[in-house]
Amino acid sequence: MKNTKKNISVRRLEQVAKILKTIAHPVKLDILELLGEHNSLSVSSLCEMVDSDCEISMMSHHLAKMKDNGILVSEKDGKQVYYSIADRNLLKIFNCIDNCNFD
Amino acid sequence: MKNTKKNISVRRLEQVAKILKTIAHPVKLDILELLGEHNSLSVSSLCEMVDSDCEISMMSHHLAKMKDNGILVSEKDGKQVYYSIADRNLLKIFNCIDNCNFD
DNA sequence: AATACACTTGAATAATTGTTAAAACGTTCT
DNA sequence: AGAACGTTTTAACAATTATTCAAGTGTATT
Repeated sequence: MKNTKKNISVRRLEQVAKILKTIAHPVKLDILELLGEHNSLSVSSLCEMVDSDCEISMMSHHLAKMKDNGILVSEKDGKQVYYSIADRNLLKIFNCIDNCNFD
Repeated sequence: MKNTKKNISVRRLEQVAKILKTIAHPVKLDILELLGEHNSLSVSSLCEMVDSDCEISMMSHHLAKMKDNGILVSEKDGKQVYYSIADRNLLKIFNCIDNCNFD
């Protein structure tokens, strides 16, 4: 019956949705790709490297949201804050989507 | 230089973001999982099978959006409309996320 | 042709996200 | 202590997305 697994399943779907929602933004995806290549980057480096204009405040917002949702971790070193990917398995999502042919 | 690959890259990031945005919703993910198991389902069957209350109009909106974005295809058979997944490689996204450990 | 059924559409509203700019915070350097 | 730098936070506003409900379409049944 539906009721038995309802709560577990709905919760999982909500968690997956939350993760996808968090990264479903061009700049956030760009950040993930850059961190995929460079392991750990400061806020201002990311700002320079990202493929679109992004003010430092906006970058900080993006990073904070991804950190809040467990996708990134950060470490402070002097004046800079370095961000990196919490679980690099997430990067497979790019292959996964690149393998799909839509319209 | 940034400028050379800017347009290609930004476009790709936007496409990926669009796909993720389209499916980043618990009911839409549920629909995808059900269509992963059953290949093709009518709107009202999906409504009954989905793990949360979803009126038929809402279901139709969900399906239309996913179809508009190339994620689903549909086929009419008499009074019913059957939906299925355009490219089942997309289903790998579930494994991809299940393999990640976020707090 | 009238009814019922399966689904879609549209419009109105609620809810969530994205963006911007200014102020605040903590660290280093002088 | 004061200035400069890198980052975060806040609050206000714009933009997008989700939800609901009523009306509309097309197909079958009588």
